[in-house]
Amino acid sequence: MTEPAKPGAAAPTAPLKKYARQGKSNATIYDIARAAGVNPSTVSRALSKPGRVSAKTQKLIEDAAAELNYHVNPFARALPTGRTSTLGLIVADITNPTFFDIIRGAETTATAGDYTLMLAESAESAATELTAARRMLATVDGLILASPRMSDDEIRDLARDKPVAVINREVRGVRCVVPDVNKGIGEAVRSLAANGHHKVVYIAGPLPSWMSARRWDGVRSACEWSHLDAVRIESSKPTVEGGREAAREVLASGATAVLSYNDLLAIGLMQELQAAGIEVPDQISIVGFDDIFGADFTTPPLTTVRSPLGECGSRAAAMLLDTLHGSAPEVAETLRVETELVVRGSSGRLINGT
Amino acid sequence: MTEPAKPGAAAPTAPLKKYARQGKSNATIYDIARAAGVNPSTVSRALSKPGRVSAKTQKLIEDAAAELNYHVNPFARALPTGRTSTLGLIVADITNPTFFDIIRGAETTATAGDYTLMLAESAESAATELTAARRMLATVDGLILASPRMSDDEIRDLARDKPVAVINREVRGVRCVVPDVNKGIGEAVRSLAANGHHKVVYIAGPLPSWMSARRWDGVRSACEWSHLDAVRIESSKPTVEGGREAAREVLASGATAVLSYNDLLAIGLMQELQAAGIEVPDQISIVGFDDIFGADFTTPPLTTVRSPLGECGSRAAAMLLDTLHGSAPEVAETLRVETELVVRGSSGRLINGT
DNA sequence: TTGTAGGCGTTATCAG
DNA sequence: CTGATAACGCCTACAA
Repeated sequence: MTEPAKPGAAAPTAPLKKYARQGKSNATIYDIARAAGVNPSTVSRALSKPGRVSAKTQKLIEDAAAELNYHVNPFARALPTGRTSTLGLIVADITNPTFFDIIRGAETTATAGDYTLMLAESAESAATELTAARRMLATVDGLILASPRMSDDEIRDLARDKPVAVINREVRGVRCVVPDVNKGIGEAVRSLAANGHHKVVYIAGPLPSWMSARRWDGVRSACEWSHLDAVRIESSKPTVEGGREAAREVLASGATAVLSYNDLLAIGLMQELQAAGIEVPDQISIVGFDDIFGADFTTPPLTTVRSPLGECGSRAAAMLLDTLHGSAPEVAETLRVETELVVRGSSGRLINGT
Repeated sequence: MTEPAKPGAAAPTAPLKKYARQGKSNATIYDIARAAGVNPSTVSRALSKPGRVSAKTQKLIEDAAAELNYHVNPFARALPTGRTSTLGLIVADITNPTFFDIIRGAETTATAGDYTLMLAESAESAATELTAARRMLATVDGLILASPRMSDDEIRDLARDKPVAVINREVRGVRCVVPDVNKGIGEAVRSLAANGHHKVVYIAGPLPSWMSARRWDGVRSACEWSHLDAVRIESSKPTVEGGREAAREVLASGATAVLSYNDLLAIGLMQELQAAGIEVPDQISIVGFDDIFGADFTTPPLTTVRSPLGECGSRAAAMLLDTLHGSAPEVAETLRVETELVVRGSSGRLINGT
């Protein structure tokens, strides 16, 4: 197909000449103006805002454009307007399936709105998150921050430049979409109480996680309401591995039920407990959070408080789109979406009970 | 904060004036040139290719840039150069966890190379895939196609404009990275044979999937080699649901072992079989493909032929980066990565055996 | 080493 | 309704 690599003539450091200036070969509005016998500016009008040009010239131009296989140059367009048709999304950890649904939701409604999604991750680091955000902000029309780790002020700062939507966290002055944990947690705790549990342990997530704090608050107050003891233990990391590591401490707590910051922790915990010969849910009930992909693959399948992650992503993208289209409430009110308990097999009545 | 929406003066269709021309407020090389007392072109040089400017002015300029909080305008830069620092990735289905490792791999090495990743999905449709690809091609420096559904010619066409890397499919003349299924499948089939199985059934994936065909080829020839019967059945869709639906036909086939196009099918199949009271692996062995996230959540955990998906994504991105940097073989040779059998609990010796 | 000037492809503003 | 013409912000010969 192609010539074998033959050093010499070709400068080895130069970028592949094959793709050198692909702009050269592309038709511009000048080309089509010439072909249609009109002025470039007329072409621009005809192609960007149809209706501001006579039907006749319109057709003339469109035909010429089709003939020349014309495509707008997004950069050239973005330069004067400052608007690309692009939304950015930054997630804390691409590894974490929690974000899968968020990504999917955002991507879907973005492309539905004729926008493209740009993705970046922050590797759970506030610093790289800020860097990524800044970098994206230059290229996108709006930015979605999923479970951001940076400070409120930094987020507000970003939001000053371009529309920003935050998921899984509430930041004053910035549009947010957050799952309202109380309903789901309430259901979970009541269900636990009804099954004869008296003490629950909450396995917390990363300290900087706003959501982890919210969930602990929810657990604590729901337990208070239902007259259950609630204790909190920390996890090393919000992963399956972290869940495994927490097993010992969970056992030591003397609790018969556990709610964990997320499903990954719950799954890891369950694996470790079962490996130690402990029956779930007969001896201990486990409830996760989020209902991620795979939560129902386990045996028993995981009971979990479902966050509508896909909806969160979708809503955040929609918020941005609305703002961009000028139809959006001026006040940055945060949107709450419901959580609900999904009862599966990992929670239930105590057999060896207290 | 802001005034309540008051119709009248403000044109309701206009984009939020708040972000109207954010360019106006941003520092340009002209601003920093003025601040540093040099010419804009010097600033450009200092900021893009360090070393072509005296150390003194360099520092002067950098300080001024920092002071003014300067950031390049990517569009303005892209216009003359034609190069953005962006890679595109198109996946068939964001819903499918198979792609998440690919995404992760690509994203990681892209940002490691100081590129940003743009994501789009094709919803398993060749037509929208082509549209998305075309749209992306205009904005990115290189494009990764993961399990593309469009035709070879269409792909080659795209590759003519910009560097393209294909994952999970081999297209002549285009750089590809494909898992070499034979090693993994060989291991799987030999293991099955050693465990006393005589007939295996392959649950196929989507007809247009190049990979599904490769895998069936591999299964067939490995079975021939090991003197096993191999039959193939189709699936409605390559998902958990599709796996459930295939259960009846699997049973009808009389095979005691199944290899499925992917893990999702395998998991769905296992769930359905178990729900019908069939023991896995005592009565039937199940082997999946890919080793996706969650494959080890099941009971028994899924035996599967692992494709190094993350590596595929990473390698594809690296190929593009190499090409972009001019260091790349002119010939589009395809890169093969190894597959391997991961033995877990869902496969084993027949108990009620033949 | 640094300054000058022209251009990248579009959009936007003004006249006509 | 359409045609000039000036930005948009940066890059890059070319000249000094």
